[in-house]
Amino acid sequence: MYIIPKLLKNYSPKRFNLAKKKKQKYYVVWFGNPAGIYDSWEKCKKAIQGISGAQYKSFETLPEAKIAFQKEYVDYKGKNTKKKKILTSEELQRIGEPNLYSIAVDAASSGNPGKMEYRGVDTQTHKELFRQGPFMQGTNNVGEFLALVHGLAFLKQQQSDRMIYSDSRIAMGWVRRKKCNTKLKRTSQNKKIFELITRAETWLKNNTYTTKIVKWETKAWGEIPADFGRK
RNA sequence: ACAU
DNA sequence: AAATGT
Ligand SMILES: [Mn+2]
Ligand SMILES: [Mn+2]
Repeated sequence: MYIIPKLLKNYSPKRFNLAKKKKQKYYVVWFGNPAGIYDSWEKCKKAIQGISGAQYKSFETLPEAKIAFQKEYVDYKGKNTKKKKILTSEELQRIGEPNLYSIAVDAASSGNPGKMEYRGVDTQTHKELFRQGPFMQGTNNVGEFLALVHGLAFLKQQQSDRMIYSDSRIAMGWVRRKKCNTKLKRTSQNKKIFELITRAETWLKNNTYTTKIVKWETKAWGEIPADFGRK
């Protein structure tokens, strides 16, 4: 099915009332207790918990799920219901190669929210330049944001004109607007993170920089060099 | 939808 | 499989 680029560009979850609601999914459990079709991950989880070798998969619609339930798990196991987009050689050519005169930053979180950390490396050598955390109850996006601002401050302090790569569109947007728009709830455990956010936003508003912030093209180049390699 |  | 975000 074709999707018009203009509509794609204007895509907004809010317009489809998906902003706050989780997308409805249906979960087929072929081997569980009991097998069946469930309309929430919570219910599905109960049916597979403690079942070694449980067989289950999510579907976007109930009709899809009903058909799948009457078929075999092996017909769906490992099937890319997710579109793992492969770039055409034209796209690869247009993207080109990364500029190695740069640093790369990335964040990782065990759980999201969860135990979050971030670091920056030399894109060329992968040598670690800075690393912070882990911090309790952070989000992936906050980590990517803090990493980017840390990188900006690092390069300014070094008087370096290298550019910075990030794979996070969210963090790049927040830095551009000098505003971390996280929805993360404050807790007693993540005070430090919110202090760092405030400190980062303050840095952005009180400092100038000419550093180019560039999207790391993961599909073309593989994982960003700063990646923690846990996926 | 896209990026994590 | 989940969640974080525009
Ligand atoms: Mn990342
Ligand atoms: Mn990563």
